[in-house]
Amino acid sequence: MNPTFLTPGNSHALDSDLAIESNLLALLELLGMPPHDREHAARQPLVIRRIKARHAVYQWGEPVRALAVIRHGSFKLCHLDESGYEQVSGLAMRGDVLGMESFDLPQHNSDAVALEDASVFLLPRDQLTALATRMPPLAQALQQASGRRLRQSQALVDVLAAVASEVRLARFLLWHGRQMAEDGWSPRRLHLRMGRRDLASLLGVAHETVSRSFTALSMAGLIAVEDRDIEILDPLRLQTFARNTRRPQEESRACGNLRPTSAASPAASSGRRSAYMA
Amino acid sequence: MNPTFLTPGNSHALDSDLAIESNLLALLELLGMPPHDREHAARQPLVIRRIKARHAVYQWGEPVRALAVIRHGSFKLCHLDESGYEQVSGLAMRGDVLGMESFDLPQHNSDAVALEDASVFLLPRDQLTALATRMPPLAQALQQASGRRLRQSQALVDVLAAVASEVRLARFLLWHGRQMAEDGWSPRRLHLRMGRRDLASLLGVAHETVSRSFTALSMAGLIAVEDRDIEILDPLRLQTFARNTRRPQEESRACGNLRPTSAASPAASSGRRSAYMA
DNA sequence: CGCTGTCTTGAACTGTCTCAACCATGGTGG
DNA sequence: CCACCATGGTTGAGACAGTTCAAGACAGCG
Repeated sequence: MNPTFLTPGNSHALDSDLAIESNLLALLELLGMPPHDREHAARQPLVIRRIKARHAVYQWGEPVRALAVIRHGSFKLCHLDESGYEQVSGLAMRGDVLGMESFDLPQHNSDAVALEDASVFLLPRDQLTALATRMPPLAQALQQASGRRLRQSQALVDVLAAVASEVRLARFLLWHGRQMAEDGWSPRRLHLRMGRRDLASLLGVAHETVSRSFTALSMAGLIAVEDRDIEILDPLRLQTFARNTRRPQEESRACGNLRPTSAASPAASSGRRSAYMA
Repeated sequence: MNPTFLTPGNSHALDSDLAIESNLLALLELLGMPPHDREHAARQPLVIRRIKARHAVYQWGEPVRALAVIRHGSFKLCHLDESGYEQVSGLAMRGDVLGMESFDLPQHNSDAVALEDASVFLLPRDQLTALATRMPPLAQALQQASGRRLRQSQALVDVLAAVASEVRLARFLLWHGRQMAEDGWSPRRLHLRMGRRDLASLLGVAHETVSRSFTALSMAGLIAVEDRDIEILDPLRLQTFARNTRRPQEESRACGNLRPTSAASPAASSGRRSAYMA
């Protein structure tokens, strides 16, 4: 049924079962291009592929055949390092382009796994240059998307650069909130699509530490946590807290370490749902 | 904000003092393109700009005016975070393109600072699209460069993902060695262009820890250190050591923790030159 | 020469990792 | 229906490693 399980049958991912025809018009809209050249675009056929949760659009070692523009859903970029540890190295959402990091290579150098049911526009490599030259807006859109992915990658480095795990988490939440806001969602109510384990990998800490950081931030009243639904209660304090790159130094007085402070009610945990909740 | 903090007169960076004429031919060679369309390329004028060590090609907040392709020298990409801490978020060398991360933005979102005297080809933004459409090889080269920068950024995430500081350093050295090898240099003899402080920022650790990690690796006989000149003595062992993503676990026996081991001669340090040296 | 900047080393503290439980949930099958 | 397991999340305890603070050595330079 599913020719795109994580392992078998995924090699011919692009000649997919669930392919639908669409046109370039929708893609340009998705990429935020102004509606020029709509006439050309509308006539240009395009393939949509659906990906089920936990399945990959492409995997490490697979030949590179196309770019994939995310239509809906979100993906994690990851790869197994030599010791068998799954390193998550990025997140991608609606409007992001998958596959750029290995587009000039014969084979993919990472996996792109759907965190939920998702769909993408496919831009086959062999058609792309022709398409781009015929349609300057597309080329421009892709360039823009490339820049955005580069910035996201750098933003991730910023997240990783914080030493304290709570700061890392705080930065991640704020960054993710901003991402959501760009799509018109509330920057304060987040739904994490990944489990603690993946999040830990992304943040570069142990998954237990992620748990503890969540509790710490929520005990401090900065966020509310309910499983994978996060609400940012106090964006300003969270923001100033996230500034602490190194140990609380000068301006830490404002909202420095919440370690010794706020050792308030252990909030008699009655199970995982109500574990913390300001 | 002070547009010229690091260096005076840098605000009008692009209408530079030291501008020289060249042509596209050299650029395409630099970017590794096969010598097609040489005739067109040779006729296309191009501007070279020289940048002195510690000066910036562009800085945060500056309007984006051009891409810069590194002709010689190397750069660090960085930005001051809100707490005034300089976060280094990347490294760029010969053949890399600077400015892509903000090319679709009105203003730069990071600094690109020369680590030594350097020079770059300038590709003004307003001429670029025209150039690219007229010269497909250039467009392709830029796409390729974009992919490479993306991969570098992900590689950095990999480096940061390691928990142990020595592993981070080991991974960085190996990665840097590979970079050098791509340019035809030896992957075993490295000259670091950045100080311990910048390196620490890049690796996400304290600069003292970088020092200690260098000593640890050299005491283990994996590398030899002489100030900023590093020699990789045992690439294989270094490589297996760099695999340790998390705490020394299963395969750590092979070349796991070098902490309790190799507590050999403190090597009576007679100054910084000969501090460690296998 | 003293200055400053870079690098190294030492000692104490403390945060994070690891190992180990525990709880809740969801699915499976007897 | 419930026992059973697998999965994902939370929490505790101890050890170790990285940070921080502090000091010192050396090189370059005005």
